[in-house]
Amino acid sequence: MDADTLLDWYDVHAREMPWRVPPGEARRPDPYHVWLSEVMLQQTTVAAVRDYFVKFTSRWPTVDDLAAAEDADVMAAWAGLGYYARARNLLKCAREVAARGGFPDTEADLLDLPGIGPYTAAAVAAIAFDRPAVVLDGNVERVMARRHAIEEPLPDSKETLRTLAARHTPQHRPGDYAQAVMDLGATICTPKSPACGICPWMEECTGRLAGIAAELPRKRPKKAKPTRHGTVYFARRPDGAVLMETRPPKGLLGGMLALPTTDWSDAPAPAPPLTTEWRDVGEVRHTFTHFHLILDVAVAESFANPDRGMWVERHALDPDALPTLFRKAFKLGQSALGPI
DNA sequence: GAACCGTGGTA
DNA sequence: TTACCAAGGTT
Repeated sequence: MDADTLLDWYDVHAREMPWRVPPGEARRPDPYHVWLSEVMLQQTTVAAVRDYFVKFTSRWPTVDDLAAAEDADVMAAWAGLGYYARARNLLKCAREVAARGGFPDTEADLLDLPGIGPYTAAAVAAIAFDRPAVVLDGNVERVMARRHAIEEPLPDSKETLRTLAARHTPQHRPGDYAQAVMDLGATICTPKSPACGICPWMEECTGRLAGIAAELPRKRPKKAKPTRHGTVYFARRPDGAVLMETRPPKGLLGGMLALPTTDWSDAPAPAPPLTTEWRDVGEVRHTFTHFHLILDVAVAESFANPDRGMWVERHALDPDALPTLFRKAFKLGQSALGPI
């Protein structure tokens, strides 16, 4: 059977990860660890997640600890990892789970929780609770598309791929199987230049036999990214405090600590956040999911009371608590103004 | 279904 | 430098 071939491969080649219980061990992983890692891994690489996972579980060892955390502390700890709605939903979810006394152990109930969609519900059900849920992520889609030579492009082929994934999912060791397919996709059945020569499924892979494995899954072409412009303000008081603001709770970088900026478009620039002499010291470039951004960096030294935002004392200001865009701007502004 | 939502690594 | 890409969810 296909699944057993893959499980045999996984028993030997499973990658080590801080949230994972190696194959062969009888114990179940902590559902809190499984959930936290799966949320962090949404559209994010294992390498990027590893340190954040260790940081979160050290600081908040249980879901009850996380539920009791301050919003701003969690957002600051998540800073740099991206997709900040995940952090907002992480807290909502932790609080719901704490209130109900633990994680639900079925796919359907997990799906009701904030930030848990079809993939994460299936992954937690399978990995934490050993339920034979059908786990379908980008890896599984790619592996199935190649294994069965599905030439129809995504996302149209998604239901076909789901049906195929369900056909492969075993009743035995479904949690290990789910991680095995994803490991296969991450290490052998990679998006570019797949290592078909060492693949445990090479014999039965019709995509490889047809010589089109590397071209699959086909995808519809993506739209070009527009470039937006604006200005970011770095204002510093003589005592070192910096003018900051918390971004609106929804939307891009929602809920995150940030430097004040204009709108990002071709619209006329709104007034600066305080009345003073601004000096242009350069620009920062940053690319988001669906647009490029170029911000002029304006600096000033001032005592003035801001029209918006708040002065944050130097000792209370950690640039690592900012989204990457603002880390860049902060660094440029700080170096332009020089030491206090 | 499609738009929105980050980041860092890689070719 | 640019474009693509990764263990998706929400609206």
